[in-house]
Amino acid sequence: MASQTKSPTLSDVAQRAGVSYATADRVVNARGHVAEKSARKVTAAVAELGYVRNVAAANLSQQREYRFVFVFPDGANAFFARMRDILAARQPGLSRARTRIEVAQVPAFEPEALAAHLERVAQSRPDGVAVVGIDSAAIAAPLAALRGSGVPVVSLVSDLPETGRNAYIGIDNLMAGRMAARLLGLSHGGRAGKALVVLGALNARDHRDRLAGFHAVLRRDFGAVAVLPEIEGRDRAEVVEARVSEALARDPDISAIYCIGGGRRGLRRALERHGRPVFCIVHDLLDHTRAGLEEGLFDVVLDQRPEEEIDAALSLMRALGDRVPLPPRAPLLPMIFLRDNLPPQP
Amino acid sequence: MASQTKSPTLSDVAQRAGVSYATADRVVNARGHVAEKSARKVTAAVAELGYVRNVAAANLSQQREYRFVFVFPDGANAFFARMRDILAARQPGLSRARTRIEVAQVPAFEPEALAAHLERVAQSRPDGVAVVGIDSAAIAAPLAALRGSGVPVVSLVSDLPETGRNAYIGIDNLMAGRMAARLLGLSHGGRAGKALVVLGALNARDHRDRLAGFHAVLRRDFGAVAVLPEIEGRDRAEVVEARVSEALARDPDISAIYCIGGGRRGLRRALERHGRPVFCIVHDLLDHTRAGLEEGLFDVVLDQRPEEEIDAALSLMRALGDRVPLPPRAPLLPMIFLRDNLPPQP
DNA sequence: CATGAAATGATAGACGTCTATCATTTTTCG
DNA sequence: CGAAAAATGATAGACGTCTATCATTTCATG
Repeated sequence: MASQTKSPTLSDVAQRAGVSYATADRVVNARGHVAEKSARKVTAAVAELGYVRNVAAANLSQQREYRFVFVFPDGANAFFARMRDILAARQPGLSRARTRIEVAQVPAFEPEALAAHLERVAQSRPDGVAVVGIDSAAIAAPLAALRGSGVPVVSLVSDLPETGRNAYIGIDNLMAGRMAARLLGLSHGGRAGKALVVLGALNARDHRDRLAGFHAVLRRDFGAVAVLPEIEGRDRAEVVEARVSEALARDPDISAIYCIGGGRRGLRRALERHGRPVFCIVHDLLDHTRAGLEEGLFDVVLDQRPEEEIDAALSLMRALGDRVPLPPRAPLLPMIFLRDNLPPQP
Repeated sequence: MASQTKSPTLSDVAQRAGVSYATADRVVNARGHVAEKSARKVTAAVAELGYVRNVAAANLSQQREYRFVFVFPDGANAFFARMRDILAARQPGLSRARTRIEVAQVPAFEPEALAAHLERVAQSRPDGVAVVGIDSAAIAAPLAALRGSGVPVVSLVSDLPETGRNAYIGIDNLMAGRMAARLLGLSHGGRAGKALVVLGALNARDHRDRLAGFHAVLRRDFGAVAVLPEIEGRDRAEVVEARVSEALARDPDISAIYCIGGGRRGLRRALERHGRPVFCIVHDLLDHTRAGLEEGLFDVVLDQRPEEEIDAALSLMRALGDRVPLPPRAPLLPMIFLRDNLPPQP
């Protein structure tokens, strides 16, 4: 049993394969100009010795730097503001790892604007792109262009069509919708009720999925609770406030609200004004949703833990850039926040 | 405004400070033999230029390798088996990062055994130790010895006294206990009941904390639910099974069980035999607790997400070894699993 | 001022990979 | 067979840090 002291270098591989360092290098870095026979010898030697290229040395020699672009919907949406804060907090560690982050903002729910921006991003040849997906044929082309030129693309928070990205990083939104339904149903304890759903827009896949999961469980297990036609709030507080107030005024039987997207500040104001208690589930633990929970206006906050989404996106893009096998990641699960398990305020 | 193209090297620092590379090196690596005046000049230059040492280059030049030791309680406890599985799954990435992991097992809940083992671990001069804490004066000395020789120590899952470790990585067990009480209380919907608590041992701080949080919320918010004297099950299935069966037989009013520690297999068997439904909260999502949830024997599983604990422990020990500022980490929060939000089975 | 001690400077080599260049060998095929 | 094309080999230098050694300068002290 040979002592496992040190891992083999590319020189060791070359020697074992009976070729020169230069040829071994041509093979492992896919530079071409190598006879198939030599290539086979080298790959065999790599396998036999268990060679793994030393990424640190490689990046050192190349003075490799990374530039990752995050494309977020703009507007006042507090969730994406939080995402930006998290990125800012990661800054020191990132610059130590020679990684630069750029955050781009494009109008929310507008596929053409996103498509146009993705094209511009592709021009700048970044080392990775994380984008909050929209379901639209308009963005297929720019995504294909990006990926065609070897830029890793990950969809964040809301998925893109599978062909458009290397990976999706975010919670299972169907599951989130099911959880909301279960909690909302339980809160009714068998009594009848009417549930109002507020979402941003139906071309956001995360919103659509949450809605679908919500409907599925409510219909199956809580038939006594009816679901009203959903309100599209475009993630804008004024819109949400106006339309929810109107709905509450019109239908006094509304017993619960599931707020799938943004505009939660508006929801909070509408509830405050309304007076009568309504069981309310919202997404994303943020300053004002936390406050709503503590005040009793909101009953449940489902959180997707954006820190972990950011970290997952970063480490994934890094791994893709380093040409290293992807690290294992437990699936990201929505977190249930009630009054009792709020994390300490930072 | 100078172009920020590349980050300064130690040579740049030396030049700026007006000293030789050797002196700058002596300062930043704390080798001594430097006049205070020179040291000041160097630290000033470091600050002015924003120098951060290139860890990749440093580790490359030193052929630095890491050896981390995890000390787990032994026995059949499925949770720690899961921890070991997770470590095994991290193996490829770890060996790429030149990191070796050793897992040691010591008898559960026995401070002397743990102390003895920690001494042996200290002998082997590892680069970091992660240990599941026990509250006992017996382990203070070996911990002090470890930390005295510069070995980072992190407490995992259950905390040690603050002086004994560099950091605690695990959930807030008081919070976990409070969450259990809230869910258990809600399940009673105002009706009276009796809650049975099963724990491993009271010298495990995590168990003690969960118990305390549980009592606090139940007493405060759910006075109708009485708490019976707790059972010590030593995390052993036979013990738990026997004592829970006995308790259920003796007191027909038991309406809920909170199982704080291990031996959950025994609990499951006892419940199966018992027949009458009892609201049951257990910790840790594992094969059999998941099964219990799906079968309806368990109602809630509180999970501490061991993957994240392992990852946090590894990255923390790494950062300490690399002498790099600690990366920000969101606090680890207990996860509530119900039937609807089970992650896909791998 | 002389002497020994302490501080400082200078520098070479190693770590593993990548880039680049040029020389040499082998293969292909008209 | 001969010429062009393709493949291969050899090797030097760079990346930033650490280790080590030795020479030189500065300082404290009697």
